[in-house]
Amino acid sequence: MSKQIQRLTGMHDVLPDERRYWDTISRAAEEVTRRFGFQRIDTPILEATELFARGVGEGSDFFVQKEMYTIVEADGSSITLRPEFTAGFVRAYISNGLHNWSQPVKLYTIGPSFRRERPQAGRLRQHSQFNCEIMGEEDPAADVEVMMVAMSLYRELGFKGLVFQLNSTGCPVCKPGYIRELVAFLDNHYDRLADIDKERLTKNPLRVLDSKAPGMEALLAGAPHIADYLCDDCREHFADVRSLLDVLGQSYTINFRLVRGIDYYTKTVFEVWQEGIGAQAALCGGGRYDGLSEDIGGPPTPGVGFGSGIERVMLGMKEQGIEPAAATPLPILVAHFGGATKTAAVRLVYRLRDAGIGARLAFARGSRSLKSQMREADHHGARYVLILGEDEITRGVVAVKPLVEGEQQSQVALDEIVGWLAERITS
RNA sequence: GCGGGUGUGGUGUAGGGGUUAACACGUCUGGUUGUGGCCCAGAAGAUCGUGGGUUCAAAUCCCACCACUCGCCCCA
Repeated sequence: MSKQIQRLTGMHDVLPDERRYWDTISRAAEEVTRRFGFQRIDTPILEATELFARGVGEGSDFFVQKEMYTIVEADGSSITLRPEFTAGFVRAYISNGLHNWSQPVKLYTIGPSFRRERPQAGRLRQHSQFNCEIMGEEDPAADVEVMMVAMSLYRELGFKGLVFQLNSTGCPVCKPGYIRELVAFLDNHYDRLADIDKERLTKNPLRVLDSKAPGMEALLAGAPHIADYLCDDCREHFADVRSLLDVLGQSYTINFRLVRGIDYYTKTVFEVWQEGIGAQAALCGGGRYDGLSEDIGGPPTPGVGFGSGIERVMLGMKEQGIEPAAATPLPILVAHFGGATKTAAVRLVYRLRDAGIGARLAFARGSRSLKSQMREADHHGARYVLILGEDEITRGVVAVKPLVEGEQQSQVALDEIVGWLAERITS
């Protein structure tokens, strides 16, 4: 006996019932991006390892080894299952010469990405993401545009009470100065830091702002705010973003503790939070990454975008009681009694399908009770059962049994059944 | 990598050392000769996560491992 093969840790099967959420989300995403003028792009799931090992920066090389799915090929080259989308986007932008298109270029995609981490609520090893980016544009209105794509998506889906978190993380000009100030402040309160935060202080001090350790709330309230250290360019950009959001009536919370772990972010960073979906409360996260293109060997190109995890949005929908559209049932089931009737049934089913009418064939080796075929039809929500028995065949008709109330059973000539049904079935 | 919780038919649960592991839902088949839902009857389906140990006896107690789950770390 072979051992049963089980699902890999952190990998989920999406069964039809769950899949309805996925469909609803991706349809909404497509609708919103259409209104905003974004075009779809699909980049490979596998990329050269250095693409990801590079763009993410020094402070966060931990996951490079530990959390990426990396394969070393026979020729020694190293390739990696994408752990994020932005780097691949930018690579595609460069590889395909999109910088020669009329700028900016507005793109989106939906697909899987992979991180080898411990699963928890809203965090899987394979997760799907809706990603949306604007390349080649410095205008703060572009920052606002991607934010509004996200907010419009959630609004379209029916979300309520989301919290829009906004911050500026500065740029290579002003960020280092801020970090120095922050480190100085934290050093002064070193004994009040948790062990983990002491460690972060040396490795990636900005992350201390994100600390969940008890007592940090109070301590960090007195910490320097980045807003006070931004250079003129960054300050102006941040102010423009905020005033545009004000113009649009889009509320937001300035959260100076909002830091994204990856170094490539410049200026704008934002997240949208929903309470109640676990410790991972962000439905999406994104920001501006003006230096990323150069980091991976491309021309200097500003960019701004965000990613939103489908599974997390799904959790959010469940939490808020948002129901996805029900699957549309197949309207017809064709029943038969075996032998010659089955041949006729098979022929009929394909005639219907060719005519664009959804039809299910009652499978059976030999004959099968009509009762059981009726039950199958009912189970799948069919509207009509087309019954083909010996009688019908000899008379060249089909018995039409409606499963919805108020309609009478009737007989229709086999030659006319397609037209007869087409008149009655909308789908 | 670390910590908490949980593992009993497909799903949700009951049972907490003693012979055929219970219930509900679901599935399937019947309730006369070719007609669904409701109802009724019946059936299939579980080596009680895996492996060790204690015991005359383990689903039940102990240990380990594994998986799931929640959280930490990290967060693209």
